[in-house]
Amino acid sequence: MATPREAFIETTARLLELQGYHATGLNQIVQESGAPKGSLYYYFPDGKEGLTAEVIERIGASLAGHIRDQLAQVADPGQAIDLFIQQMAAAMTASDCRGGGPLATVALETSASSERLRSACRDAYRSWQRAFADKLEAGGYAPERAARLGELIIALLEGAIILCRTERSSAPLEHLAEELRPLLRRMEE
Amino acid sequence: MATPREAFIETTARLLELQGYHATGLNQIVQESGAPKGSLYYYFPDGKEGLTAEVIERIGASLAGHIRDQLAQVADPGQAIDLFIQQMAAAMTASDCRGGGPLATVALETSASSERLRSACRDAYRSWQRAFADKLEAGGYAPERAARLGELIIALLEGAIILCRTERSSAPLEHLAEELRPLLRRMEE
DNA sequence: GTCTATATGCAGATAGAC
DNA sequence: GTCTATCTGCATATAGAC
Repeated sequence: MATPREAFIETTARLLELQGYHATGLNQIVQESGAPKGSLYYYFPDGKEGLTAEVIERIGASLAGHIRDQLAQVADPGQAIDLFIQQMAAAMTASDCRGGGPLATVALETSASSERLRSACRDAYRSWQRAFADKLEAGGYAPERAARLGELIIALLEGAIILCRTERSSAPLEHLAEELRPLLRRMEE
Repeated sequence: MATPREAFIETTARLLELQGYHATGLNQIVQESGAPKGSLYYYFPDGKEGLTAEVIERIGASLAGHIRDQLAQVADPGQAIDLFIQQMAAAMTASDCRGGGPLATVALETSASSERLRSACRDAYRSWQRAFADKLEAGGYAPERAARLGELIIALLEGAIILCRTERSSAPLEHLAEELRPLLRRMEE
């Protein structure tokens, strides 16, 4: 964390994933980032909303890249997606079922109250959906089918994350991987 | 809304769905409920958390009953679930994509910070999952398959709701209904 | 049962010195 | 760029009269 600006962004990203938007205060962000308190409004003149908007964009781009990297490691789309979900389940366990889905809480909290944050979340979700869809297309799926399945996969992942957090168990994600496995095989035919 | 107690519960249920937990203040609840301000802590000595816990239980039981009622109107489980999701999509449109998923936001906001609210949400989700699973079992699915598919359906619905709210469109729910249709047919065989 | 008044704390945001 | 001090407002919760 070189500059205070980066420190704010990285700390905010972590806190938003764990606590959501309204439960995360600027005081906590300043404190945990270790950045100078007086510089927050210098780097983010729009305050909390502006800072959050940039964090959402970062998370969106970062995770989209991560998805593409992971999916590129296995040729078959079905197997690649299967493996990706298994890794998400492992990460869920590692975070004691408190992390995962870095935007889900913020998206639900702000979609009705801030147009700026809603559209930022929307763009992030679209980029993740496209990452999956591109992999499926490269594996031979028709573009329209690939886009549909990409949307379905994002919905499944986000929903499974809600269940994992409320159950405090990674089982829903693991079940999801199992259920999707034969499904993506069958659709290849 | 006869008693102040009921007024608090119903108003809180509505606000939690639209705004989530941390964005909903007791002052707003009192004001919009029309109930006497001085009686909130009389009926809910545990304050906001106690009130919210009871609201979650109510929403859980109420929606579980609604799911069972709706699914009972069509004999075939696949068709019944298909119709149910289409009605959810219609309700999503009617609420201008601000409603639907009455617990999703609260579940994510509180699962890491309140054991009481987390377990209340968990029980609600389980009851909904069971409502779908029972319908599938009655339609001939093996109990283990029915339970798995029930979990899958809940995850899909909750995830689709997140996408609908961020996209401000009911399309994700409508797509979900279309994609699930052939899937539940195929699984019957 | 319901009231008003208030305690206490923290939220986001700003002003002006340095 | 960063500081301290502070403004304004609302949050949950409580006390004590009626």
